[in-house]
Amino acid sequence: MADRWALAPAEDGGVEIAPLGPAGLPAGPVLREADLAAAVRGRPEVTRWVWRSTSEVYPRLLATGVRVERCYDIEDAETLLLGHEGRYGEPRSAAAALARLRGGPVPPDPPLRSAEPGSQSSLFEPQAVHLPLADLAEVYAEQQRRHDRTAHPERMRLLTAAESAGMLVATEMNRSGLPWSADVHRQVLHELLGERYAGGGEPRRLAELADEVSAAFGRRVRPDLPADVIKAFAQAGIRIGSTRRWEIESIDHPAVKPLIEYKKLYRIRVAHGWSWLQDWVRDGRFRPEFLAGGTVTGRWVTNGGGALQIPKVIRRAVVADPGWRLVVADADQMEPRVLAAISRDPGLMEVAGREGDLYQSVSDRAFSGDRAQAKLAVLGAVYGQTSGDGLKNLAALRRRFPRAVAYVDDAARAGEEGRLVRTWLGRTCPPAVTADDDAAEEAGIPAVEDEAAGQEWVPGYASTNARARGRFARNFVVQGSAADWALLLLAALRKACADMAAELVFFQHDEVIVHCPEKEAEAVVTAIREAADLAGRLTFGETPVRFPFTTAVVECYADAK
DNA sequence: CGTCCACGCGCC
DNA sequence: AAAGGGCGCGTGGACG
Repeated sequence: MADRWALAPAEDGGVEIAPLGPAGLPAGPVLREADLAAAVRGRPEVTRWVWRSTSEVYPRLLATGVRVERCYDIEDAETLLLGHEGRYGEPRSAAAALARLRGGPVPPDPPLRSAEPGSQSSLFEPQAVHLPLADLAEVYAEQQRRHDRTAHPERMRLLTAAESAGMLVATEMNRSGLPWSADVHRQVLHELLGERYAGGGEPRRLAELADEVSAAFGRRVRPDLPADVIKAFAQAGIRIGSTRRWEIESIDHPAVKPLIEYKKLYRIRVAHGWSWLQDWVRDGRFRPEFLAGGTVTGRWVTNGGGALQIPKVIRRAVVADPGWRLVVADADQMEPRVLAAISRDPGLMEVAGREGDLYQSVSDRAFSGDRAQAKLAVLGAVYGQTSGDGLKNLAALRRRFPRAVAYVDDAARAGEEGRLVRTWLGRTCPPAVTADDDAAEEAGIPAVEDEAAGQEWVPGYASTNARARGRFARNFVVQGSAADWALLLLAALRKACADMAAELVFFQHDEVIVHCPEKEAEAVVTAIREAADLAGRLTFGETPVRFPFTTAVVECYADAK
């Protein structure tokens, strides 16, 4: 594979490059060049660049207009390989990997840094340890051998390749940004919240609602302070455990209606209000920092700006450039389709082999009619629901789709027992950890108690914490395998758009937005459909399961739903 | 002054 | 219909 080259930026601003041989080691002399972008631009025949960290290299390339076809991110692969090997939490830098390889002292990872609003900073400190190309290649070659030692080497290779592709997409999206009309945004805020008073007071509508809440209680109440609201309800003879909306909603009291309205609008103001606009929108673009593989399940996260939680009403501000369109594509019932593909349940595969409404089909087969109940039951099975109607219908689900339910039940049991579970491609859920494991705690992994070790698993008799781990693992295999598939989809779509003006500008778990000239829109719609099919085949192999998308060609994001 | 945490809620 | 999985983030209050 002479088209695979390694690349290592040097301290002095130059770069080392070398072609790699079949084993992953340099197949020729290491070349030194003064200019990173020129070195890459001058070698269009290279189809995969192997480097330490995409966030170190790729923003610099994009800044000079250089895109690459593929890459291999060594530190990202290290994270996935460590996880697969059950060594989650060990330092994942290339320097640490080299130290493990040579038996030296393993350096801890550099500390994380959060982004400033509007900055283009990467997650890791810029002074992260550089490795000479020869060392980097040594780590890479060993990683190739570690792929071979996994249960499904071809899947693991696909996973690390897909994650690297995701990092290219994320970096490109960080650069392009999401088209955003500040004028429309301000107009929406004005319609919802009313005028802003000078001097930093609440906008008119919020002030009015706060007054209505106070009037209903007969005393001054700050609706944004949960403790104050709980006290006010208590004085009115109503005891509540929290001020969460679902708990407040059912209460019969005149303060409830304005209170809920206040909370909704307050949320908009603090999370996506005028100061958000000031901080995050520049030159007609919202530029959050997308981080591919930011979670253990493989879902992406964004750093700053709350890009994955844009309220529906605010989406009116996402507006295509003049003459351009947004192609908004949403995968239909992604999670049950993924469950069908990974469990190979015959009944569910048959249902998921059609493009129609999957929940209606499940309902027709299992519950004679009610689509909403079918959806609840399926999601309940995936999330590990413990009570309610979903549980009642779970029994029917189990009868009709036994292998599918058994698949997530097995994952839940493994999680409760502290064993590893993996996605279809081999992304691995962290094992049970002790309560003082900071890295796992940070990642939200429920801790295991000491006394749980060695106990036999009995359904329904696990400790609260063990059950939480079970639900985590149960969800992990589906959500994570869905993330695997979504990465392959993004990679295929990116490739299809490479020769167009079209740009991927947004990605949210099962939804992608492409910004393109109006005349390219139909080609993009086709590309999405083809990418979905290709991703399904690549990820899960031969499967009857289909992955249809709902696509809309719009000028405004809000018009897509 | 800063850091940390619970809360609550937006999205999937 | 019920409160189960994954996140980010602004706020207020506790604490140092």
